[in-house]
Parts: sequence; C-alpha cells; structure tokens
Amino acid sequence: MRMSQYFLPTLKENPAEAQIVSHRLMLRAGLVRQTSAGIYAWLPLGFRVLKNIERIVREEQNAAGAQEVLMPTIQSADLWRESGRYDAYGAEMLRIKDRHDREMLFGPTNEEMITVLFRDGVKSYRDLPKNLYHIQWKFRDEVRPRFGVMRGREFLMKDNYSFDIDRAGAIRSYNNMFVAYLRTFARMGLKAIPMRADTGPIGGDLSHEFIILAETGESAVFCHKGLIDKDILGRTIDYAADLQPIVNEWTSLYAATDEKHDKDVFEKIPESERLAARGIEVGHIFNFGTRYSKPMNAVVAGPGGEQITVEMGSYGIGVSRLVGGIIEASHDAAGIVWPESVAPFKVAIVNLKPDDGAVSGACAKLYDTLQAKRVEVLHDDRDLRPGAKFADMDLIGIPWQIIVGPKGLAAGKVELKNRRTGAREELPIDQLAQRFG
RNA sequence: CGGGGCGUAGCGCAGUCUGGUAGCGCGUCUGCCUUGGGCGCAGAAGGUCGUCGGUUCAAAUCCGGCCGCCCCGACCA
Repeated sequence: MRMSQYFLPTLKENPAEAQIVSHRLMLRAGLVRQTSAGIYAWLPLGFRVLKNIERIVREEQNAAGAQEVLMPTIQSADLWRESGRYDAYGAEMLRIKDRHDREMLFGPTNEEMITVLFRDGVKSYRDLPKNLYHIQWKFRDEVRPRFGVMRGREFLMKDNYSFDIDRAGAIRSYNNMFVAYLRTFARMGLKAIPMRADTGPIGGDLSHEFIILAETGESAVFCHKGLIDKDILGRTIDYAADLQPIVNEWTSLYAATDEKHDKDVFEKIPESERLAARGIEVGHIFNFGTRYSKPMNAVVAGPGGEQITVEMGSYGIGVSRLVGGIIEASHDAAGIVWPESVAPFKVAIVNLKPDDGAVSGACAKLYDTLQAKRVEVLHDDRDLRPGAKFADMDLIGIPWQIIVGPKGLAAGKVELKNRRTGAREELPIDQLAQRFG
C-alpha cells in the first residue's frame, strides 16, 4: 500500500476522551474512530490488525477440531425464554422490536442459538463430539463503556460451544480449548496466563480466564512467576491425544484473580517467585454440563437407544479487545510496537526524498519486489519531511522500517530498522528483499 | 446505577464568573524555502459556540429542559 493514497488519519495530539495508552494510540495511529459510547468504526489499519488476530484464532480453532459457522447478530426473544435467560439477563441485553412488534435482541452471546442448531442437527451419540465456533459481533449494553475497544458495548468475539456424550468427553473438549488458547495467545506475542475463575451467570463448575499482564489491567492478579516463561509453541500438540498433562502443567502453579485469590496459599510460594500484578482478560473457557442442554432438551440417542442430555462447554476470545490488549502489552513512548504476527504490515519503506528520482526509483523497485513476494509492505511515498515520516512510522508500529535516503543510496545501501529494538543495520539494497518473504 | 466533570474550527484548548466584533496552538490548503527525527517564511480556508426554549435592545456568556461524551466506584468477553 502506498501511504500517499491510504486512509490513515494519524493525530499528533491525544484526543481528550482517551485515558489509557492503548485507546490513545489506537486513535492517534488511525486504527479506529468512536461513533457512540463503546461503539467503534475500524479504519483500514486497525481492520487489518483485527483480521490478523481473527486469522490466528481461526487457525488454532480449526487445528483443535472446531468447525466454523456464522450465526446472526439478531436473535428472537423466544429463544431466550426457552433457556430462562430472557428475563434474567437484565439491562445489558439490547432488546428491539421489529415492524410486526416481535421481540428481538442483539445477541450478547450464543448459547441458546447454538443449542437449537445442535439439537435440530444431531440425534445420535455417534455424531459426538462436536465443537462449533463463530466469530461475530456481540452487543452488551454496558453501564459504563470505557478504555476504548477494551470495554466496548459492541465487540467482536470468537465463541464456541462443545457437545459431548459424557463428562469425560466434555473435559477432553475443555482441555483441547485450554491448549488451543495457550497457543492462540502465544502466537500473538502475548503471555496469557490461565487462572481459575468463577463461572458467573453462565453457570458450570470448571472455568479458566486467560489473562495478559498489563499495568492498566482491570483486575489484580496473583501468580507464580514460573508461568510467565512457560512455552507452548515449541511443542507438538496432538489434539486427539490426552492433553490433561499439559493442562496440569499450567494449572499446577498458583494463579488467581483477586476474586479467587487465596492469600495463605500465595504466601507459601517463595517471595522471589511471587508475582502480584494487574491483568486483562482476553479469553474465558467454561464447562457448564447440562445448564443449557437440559432446559432446551438437547439430547441424543445413546448406544442402547436411551436419551442422553449432552454435556456442553463454551469458550470465548475477545477478538476486538485483543487489539487494545496487545497494544497495552507492546508499546513505547513513540507509539505501538506490533508483534509481527498481527502487524498491519510487516515492512515499511520510508522514502526520505520523494522528489529525488534515484531515491524514489529505488523505493518503487523495492516495493514491487516485496509485493511480488507477497510481503505486506507499506510505502511511505508522501511528500513530507523525514522527521514527520519517522514519527508516523514509529507511531503505527510497523515491525521493520526500510529507510531509503540519498546518502546511503549513493553507496548502494539502505538502512533497516527494527521497531522493537531500535537496532539499525546498513544493507546493500539488492540484498534486502531476501530478508523478507 | 451512585458520585464528579465536559460539550466553542479536524485535534488540543482559551473566552463564560462581570452579556456587546469568536480567539490561540497544532493540523489542512496555496506559494516559496528546506529535506536523516513532527523545519522556516508569507498568505488562505474552516465555527448556526451540542440542542430546544426563556430573559434581554443584545446571549458562547444569564436561567430552564433535553441530548451527547468522559472520569471514579459497583458490574462485566
């Protein structure tokens, strides 16, 4: 993409409404614009990040055996009366009426709808287990939206639902998602720590929140430092095998949010191994047994023809929240520092002198070469002073900056700068393309 | 939902107390200059002062209603 043609409205000053760093940077870097309290429009740069996060989530869900569907945002109130949640859910649910005065709602979650889809489509234990997910916009009419996309009213969430014949199967499904979540967040460059959690209004008895550490996190968290350095990506995962040992490995060390915190247990950890910090919840997994299948009659025929109520679990990842969460975890004084896996572009070419034919020619050639290699590249071909370009480029956080100026070019060289470390190296221009793609 | 605050140009703000020509910085546009970290000079555009009503010769300013947004707390992917 050529920056001179890109819709990328960056801001020099902090908008007054934004208090936390991720919100400020998302507005300043032209990722989003607020349209109402807790509701945001995604601009091209932000949308690319959102899609990258979505892609990683999707790849890991598919690898773990979940199947993607897409359910609507608008649901019928009757569906929720069946589970008994229509009245219970309260003011957080946005209720609307259609032209025929039918009661509808903008879905805050999809347990009811998926249970109906499952119930109508699966009749035998032979068809289990099933795990269905979708990535869809949700609306929860929060009393007080804040922190930009981290606590919006409209948000993009991956939610999925597992159906098993018995509790042992349900726990296998739970463990699969537990490991898939570890991988998903690790691939985004995040240290997400699973913490034992309350199940809240969704119900059930087994639940973990996945929390990333950040100073601006909403909840206080306490854990064993050993969890920070655990690595999941270096391992080969076989989702058909029993993943309980891996789950145990992560859950054997102490980790709790303040609501589940046990001070006595925590203080038995050697002081040098204790970590008390703040965190942002980016995922939450639940096993809730027959909480929905029972009232909604989601049953299958067992081997002896008997009717068995299925065991369910649900699993959520806040996709839009992650954009803010990643920024909270990865920024510096100059702006955002995107991990490569979610960066809107992998490489940026900074043309320091657009009206110099040699410089512009070299930039254009480099751009074409990288494009041909399918490297996502942003070319700053704008007619601006170098300082303004450097400032913008650092602000939007592209991982690699290729800086092309007349002095270096005279010697056949360009500069490659790493956004995260600030490290620069001079390279012959014809060797550059092979560094990428 | 309890408490607090704010709405004036695209962004950040002053002006409101004490009614009388709507202002500053940044950004934008034009020209010149400059070109390795938001450079300089000159000129220009851009605002029914959130909205509705009231008081007044006169309202951004005083009074009332409404709407919107933000912060702290309780609640939440």
